[in-house]
Amino acid sequence: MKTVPIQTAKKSAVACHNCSLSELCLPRGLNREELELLENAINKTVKIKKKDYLFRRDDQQYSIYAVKAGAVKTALSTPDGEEQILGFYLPGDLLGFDAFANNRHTCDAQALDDTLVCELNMDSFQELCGKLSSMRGQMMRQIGAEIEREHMLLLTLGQMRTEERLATFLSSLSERNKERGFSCTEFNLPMARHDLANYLGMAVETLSRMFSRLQDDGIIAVQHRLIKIEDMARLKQLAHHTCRPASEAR
Amino acid sequence: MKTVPIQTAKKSAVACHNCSLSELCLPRGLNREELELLENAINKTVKIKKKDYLFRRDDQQYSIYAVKAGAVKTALSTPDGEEQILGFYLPGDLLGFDAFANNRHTCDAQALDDTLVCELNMDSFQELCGKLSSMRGQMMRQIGAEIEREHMLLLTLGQMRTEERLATFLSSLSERNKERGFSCTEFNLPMARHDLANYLGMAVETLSRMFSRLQDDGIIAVQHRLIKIEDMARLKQLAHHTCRPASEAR
DNA sequence: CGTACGCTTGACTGAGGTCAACCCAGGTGG
DNA sequence: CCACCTGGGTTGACCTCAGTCAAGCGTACG
Repeated sequence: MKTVPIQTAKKSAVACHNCSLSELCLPRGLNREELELLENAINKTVKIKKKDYLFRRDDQQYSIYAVKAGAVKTALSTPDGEEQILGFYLPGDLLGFDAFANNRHTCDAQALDDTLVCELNMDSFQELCGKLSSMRGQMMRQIGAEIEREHMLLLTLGQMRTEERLATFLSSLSERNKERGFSCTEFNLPMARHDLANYLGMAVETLSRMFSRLQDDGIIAVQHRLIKIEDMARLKQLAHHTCRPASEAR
Repeated sequence: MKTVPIQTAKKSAVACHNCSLSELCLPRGLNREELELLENAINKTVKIKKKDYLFRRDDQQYSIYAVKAGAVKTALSTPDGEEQILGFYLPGDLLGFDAFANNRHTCDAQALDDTLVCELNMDSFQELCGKLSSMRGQMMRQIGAEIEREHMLLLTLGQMRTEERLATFLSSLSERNKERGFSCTEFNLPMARHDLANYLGMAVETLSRMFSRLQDDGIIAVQHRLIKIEDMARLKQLAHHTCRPASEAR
């Protein structure tokens, strides 16, 4: 539970142009020259251990981060110790846009597992956005995607019943796995029940019951964190409120 | 219920440097020269009538809008006719950032009342962001504020009980009125019960009951859309989950 | 003037929260 | 290596908050 325990390993950094995630990440759409500028600006190997914080609300420095391996959650916490988890970030995802408003992060980001990220500090980021229109474009797309994702979550929390919320989540996680070249029918949840329940705005017990229900109905098979989707059609049907066709969802 | 019925009145446009909202809006922090570039790029008098749409999901053209008078709601709607209202925009507020991801809006924006907005089309916007770092900065601040606002709403929907949700909303609306130089203890709701209930993720009947409850407890006085806050301290206490001190909230 | 719509209130119901017990896996120390 | 402990997860019993259904009221509008 340390505050910001960032270790930097100088060696073994994977360059963007060799990174398997470059199509999901900031480099997308940059030419060779632009890519070089970006590469020089980022710190490519920030390691944080499970449960450590990548950043915390009101930290002095702030940056944009790209997850390379592992998983990160962001959360808002209230004076009285409650929290609302805002998102789960997987390899290829960017986070840290919350700091735009006041030059400091407004939520906490904690590793769900031992995690590796790339860091682009805000000054370099600003500079690159001024210089490279392609970089600005890609940045905008990422911010747009983040906003869209949050809109979906608002819809989920505001309109759906608990079973639909879980179905929506699983369906979207399945898509995200597909995008990354993993199986969309069999995968491990990167987070504990506690965190997922909070994210979906329900009690842990309710979440557990909904997992059981989906399993009893033959829609999924659950073994701890391992999920197998047995009947994708019915899962998607439960998540019917979702707006966009799969291909465009994040 | 027309689709995009934008009328442009060439005359009587208020220039940014004369606009009373310039401190909340994009011009903030621009010098005289920069302001002129901005002024030339925006269409200053788009009028839309109550219930008409400012933009709709998947519209061909897309822009950033600043509300000058009136009020606008944005909402996500699902295939099966449900919707989730995402935000209410008052004079001085900017909207339209949702179009960043895919070059088209991903939600609908509808006028709650006869409304006047300024429009900055996306190409000009991109161009200005490239040229002016101050403009980029202000834009980032606005996007950050939007993200922060959505985070607060997620917290509200995910963690609070209905009474707390309403208290949180009223308290935040009170702050927004204060920022605009209006009374923070007595104001009109710009939206119908139906919309507010949807926004806060509850049934209209429940919302109505919560209004009555707050009134019976002597915290507010309600007359249709006119709200008087009688006991601000207790209202804020009910909205205790809120993160930031008032001054920094949007 | 009548109709419709927005809002409120009441009675009932049910989804989901709470409390509690229990189970299981993984880590720790003897 | 085993015994213990702790923390995450599941299940059951119960209760409550909020949704649904229905009626009634006032204002706005054609």
